[in-house]
Amino acid sequence: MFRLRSRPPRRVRYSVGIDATTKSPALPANARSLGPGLDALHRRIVGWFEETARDLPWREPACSPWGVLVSEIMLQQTPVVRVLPVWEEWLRRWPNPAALAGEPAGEAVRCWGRLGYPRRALRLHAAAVAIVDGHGGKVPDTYAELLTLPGVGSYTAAAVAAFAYGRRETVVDTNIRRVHARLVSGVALPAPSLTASEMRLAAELLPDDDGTSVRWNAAVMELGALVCTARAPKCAACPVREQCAWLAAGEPPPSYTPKGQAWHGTDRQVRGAVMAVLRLAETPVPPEMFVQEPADLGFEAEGIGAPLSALHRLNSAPEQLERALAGLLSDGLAELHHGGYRLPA
DNA sequence: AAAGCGTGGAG
DNA sequence: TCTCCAAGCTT
Repeated sequence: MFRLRSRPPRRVRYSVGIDATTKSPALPANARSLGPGLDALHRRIVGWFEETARDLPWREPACSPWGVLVSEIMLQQTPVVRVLPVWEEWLRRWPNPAALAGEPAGEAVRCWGRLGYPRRALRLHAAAVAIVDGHGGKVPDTYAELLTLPGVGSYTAAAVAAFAYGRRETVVDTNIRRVHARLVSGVALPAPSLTASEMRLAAELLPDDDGTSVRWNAAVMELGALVCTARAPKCAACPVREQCAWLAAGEPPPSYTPKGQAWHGTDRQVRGAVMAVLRLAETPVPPEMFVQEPADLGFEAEGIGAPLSALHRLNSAPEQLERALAGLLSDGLAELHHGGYRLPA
């Protein structure tokens, strides 16, 4: 019977509001049934990764910590294929934190394009400023320091410390949570939000060796992204299907149905449409232009006709447009200049 | 601590 | 067409 080998007590850092002093109880019973053992599990998944891993520019050894940080922020809730071209453009234009910090935040937002969640661009700019002001222009190399940066939470801090600096960190993202849920816990999906129990499990599964731990983190993430996917997992291609508790249990369905985010008719949709206009606008946009306009919009609409029409097509209530604009102002994604809206200068 | 925050591809 | 969901963070 497989057992986790005992190791000297190690300070385990649990991210997000989890008491780091909590003593570590035994693993769930099914964590002990990983067949050939934890080392073998590490070898299988890391081996699979080294054969199968995608060539991603932020995984190149030559990629700077700044490149890794930018990639991690861009990848929050955003698929790799959409990030790739924007990341390339960002790194060409801003090869280090100081380069970005030297430009207006609005440029970061504009260059963010249609990646979504544009507050991330704002925060990345603020992070660059903080790195220049507080860290001599060098991306910090510890979890604790990274965590203080705007837009950097527990996942991103651990990921940058691990992938940019080779540190042994408990990296837990949505892919890793799902792999652990199936492989070890035997359930179709992880809990709706990250639990202390998941962090404990991830910490227990992490290889002792620094180098192996980094590859393990990347490998489990990749396995979740390519094979152990949320819908229609490709179990036939899984290097650890023989050890999978969920498969062994007969693929029980999820115990809950995640509720999707509303989109049509929401403030978010209006904000998105307004931002699309502002990204293309070269001069401040008067508020009247955001309102449905039957006749011609005049020469001022030059270049922003398409996103403006898209906004008008939403036909949103005036108070909803008001809310969206006010929200963008308070978030710092837009500012008022001579009575018109523009990206922050 | 639950809710808000974009976008587009896949099934 | 419509729903789901993708390397989360912040308040």
